[in-house]
Amino acid sequence: MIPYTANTLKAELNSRGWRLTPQREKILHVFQNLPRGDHLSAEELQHTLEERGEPISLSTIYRSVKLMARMGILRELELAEGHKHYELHRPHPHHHHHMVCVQCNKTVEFNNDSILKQSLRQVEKEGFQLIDCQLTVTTICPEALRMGWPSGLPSNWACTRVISEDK
Amino acid sequence: MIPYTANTLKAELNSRGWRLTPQREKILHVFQNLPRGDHLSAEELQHTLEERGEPISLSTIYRSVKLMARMGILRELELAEGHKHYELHRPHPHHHHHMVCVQCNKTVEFNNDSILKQSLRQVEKEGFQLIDCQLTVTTICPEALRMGWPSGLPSNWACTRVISEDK
DNA sequence: CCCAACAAGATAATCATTCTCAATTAATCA
DNA sequence: TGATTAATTGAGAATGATTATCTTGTTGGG
Repeated sequence: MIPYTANTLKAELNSRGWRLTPQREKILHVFQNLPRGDHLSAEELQHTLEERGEPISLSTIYRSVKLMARMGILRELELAEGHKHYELHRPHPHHHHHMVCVQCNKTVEFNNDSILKQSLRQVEKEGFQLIDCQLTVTTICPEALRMGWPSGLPSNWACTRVISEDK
Repeated sequence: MIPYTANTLKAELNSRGWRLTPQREKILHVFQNLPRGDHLSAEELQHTLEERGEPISLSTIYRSVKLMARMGILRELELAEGHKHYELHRPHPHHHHHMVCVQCNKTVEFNNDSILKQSLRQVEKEGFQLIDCQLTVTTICPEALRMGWPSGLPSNWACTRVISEDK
C-alpha cells in the first residue's frame, strides 16, 4: 500500500500497540528489495537474511511475516504445495494474480484491475474491509499439455469438466 | 445435474489408468449430497463417512480427495488457517468465490461471473488449460471492525464464526 | 532512566499431510 | 471366467511447516 520507511512502519505498528524492532525492519527491507514478482517462503527469507549477515530466528520470521500479512503489508500466497510464500503487498497498478499449474506448480503472474474493483464493490456491499484479493487460477500448463497430460485422455477432457461457461 | 455417476466416474478414472473403488465412490457421494456452499476438511469427511457406517481410513481420504481435486472433480479451498477444505466443483452458474476474515476466518461466498470470464481469457491467451479459478478476498469482517480492529480488540475475543451460505 | 509490556531466540510440541509396506482388489487379457 | 498385474487400501510411522512455551532481552511511555 504505502512505500514503507522505518518511520511509517513504526507509526503503523505503534498505532496498533505493536513495536518497531530491528528484525521487523530488516524483514520488510528484504521484501522491498526483492525483484518484482518474487515471493519467499519463511525459510527462504531466513536464508536471505543470513547471507546478509543479519540472522533472525525462524520463530521471529514466522511471527513477523504473519503479523505483517495481517496488517496488509505483505501478501500471504498459497501457491505451491506444502508451504506459504510471502511478497510485498503492492498497490495498483502492481497488484497481480497467479496462474498455477497443478502438474508442476509453475506460477505465472498476471494483472487484471477489474478483479480488484469488483472485489472491492462486493466486499463493501457486505460491510467488510478489504485487505487483499487474490485470484488463483488452477491450470495445466502448455508443457504438461504437450507431454500428454493427463495420459490417455482425449485432449478435450478438461474442457468438458472445466467450469467454462460457454464452450 | 451433477455429471458424475458411478459409471462416468469409472470411465474418467480408467481412462487415466486409475481405478474405481468403493471408497472413491462413497467419497464422491458425500460431496454430492452436501448442501450447496458446504465444504469439508479431510477429518470432517472422515467423520461424515463414519456416521454413515462407511468408515474409510484417513490415508485413503487424503489420497482420494487430492486425486479428485487434480482431476477437477473437487475444488481444494485454502480458506481458514491450518487445513484445506474440499467441495464439489460445480459448473456455472454455481461457481463461486470466497471472502475470508483474517480475524476469525469467517467465510462468505459470492458469485461473480465476469471473474471466470476474465480468467478464462487470460489463461487461454497463455496457452494454459483452465481447471478452476478461485478469488479469495482477505478482509476484516464487520464484527471485528465494530470491536475496533486492530487495536481495540480484547486479546481473547473472537468474532462469531459463521459460515454463511449465500450472499 | 525505570518499569511493564512486548518481542526475540531456542527448542519442544502440534498437527495436517505424506509415506511405507504388507495385504487386497480392480481391471485386463488369455 | 480366472489368472495376472498393478493399483489401492489401511495402519501407523515419518515428515515438515507452523505454533506454543519459556526465558531473556528490548522498547517506549512515564
